[in-house]
Amino acid sequence: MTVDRVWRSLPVKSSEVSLAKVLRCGQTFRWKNIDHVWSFSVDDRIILLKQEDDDLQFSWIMPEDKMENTNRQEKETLDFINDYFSLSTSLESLYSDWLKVDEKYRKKIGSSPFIKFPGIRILRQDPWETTVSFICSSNNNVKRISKMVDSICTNFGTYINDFEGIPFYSFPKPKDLAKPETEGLLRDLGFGYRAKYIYKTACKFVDNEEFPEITIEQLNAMRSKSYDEAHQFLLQLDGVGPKVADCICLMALDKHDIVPVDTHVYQIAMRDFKFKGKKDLKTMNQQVYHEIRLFFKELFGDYSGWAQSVLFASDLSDLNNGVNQISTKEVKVENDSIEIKKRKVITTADEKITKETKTVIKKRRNLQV
DNA sequence: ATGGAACCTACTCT
DNA sequence: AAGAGTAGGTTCC
Repeated sequence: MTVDRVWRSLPVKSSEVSLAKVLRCGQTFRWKNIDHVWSFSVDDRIILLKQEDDDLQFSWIMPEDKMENTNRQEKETLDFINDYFSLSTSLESLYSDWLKVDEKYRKKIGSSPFIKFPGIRILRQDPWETTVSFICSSNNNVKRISKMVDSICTNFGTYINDFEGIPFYSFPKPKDLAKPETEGLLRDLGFGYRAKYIYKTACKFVDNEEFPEITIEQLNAMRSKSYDEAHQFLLQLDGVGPKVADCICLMALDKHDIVPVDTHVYQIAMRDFKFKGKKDLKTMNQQVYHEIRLFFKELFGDYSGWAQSVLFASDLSDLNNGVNQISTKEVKVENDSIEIKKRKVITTADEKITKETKTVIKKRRNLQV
């Protein structure tokens, strides 16, 4: 059955949102790209997005039994997109501020990421989904995280509908994951030691005897609390340490100035900026963690977490890497296949030299029919 | 108190 | 072709 899908237009420039980058830079793991249409399930529907030259096109798919009242659905979908992408925040003006900082403090190695990588912004994601997703992220890579999060939905979520022959499920609630068999099932699904963390964290959200203060309402309420309070709240959860807590703060709880510090961010601080760590990376501890975090916070200001995401994305060699990339038709080279600069680190006697080498992203590894 | 292992798995690289 | 190395860390000792 081929339906004529209704697409609506949203006037958003690609300098404000680059879907190909934002949805692939490691903040969200569930968007699928099917023949150049981005798809994602939320609550009771599948959201569809397409990036055109001058705007964003959106559509939505409801469950089979909920096809009426289109006007309301359109408004709800539009509201979601505006909120999820924080479209009321102008990215272009932030970029121009960051560029000034970058030019002043960055060690010059090629053109600025704030020129080279437009349209990268921090999403405003659901706190619960973000929590579970980033519990999965520990000691892990984007490709596997995406597989795991998708697996959580198909095994524990609620079926919504199909799109292009692929079934979409909602992201499960805590009660869906707080069952005794969950941990074993997650282990069978390849979650490794994170299986227990997810199970135990889900349990804390449904157990109002031992953890009366840990509820979804409280988690969501952290959006309007201070960073310190939100950070402390999150540290109570299993599998959530300082870095994961900060990811949740930045990407779900409106803490725009928080820079989650991982090995990668530490490298950027050392290599591209003039951060002098007192200690080696091996001895990363609470103190060093917050030193680096505050270093970036002071550098870029109120939206330092957003700025950092651009630096991080620019540091990745391949943003797509075949994650959730599906083609229902013949294999062809992506039209958004972009030429990027990949830094190669060449180590000499006792000095690191960064050299720019041009790399053309070839056909995606997983882009097979 | 604090640094270092151990922890799961699926890659990639050699 | 096996085996080490690693991927946006956290927990435990």
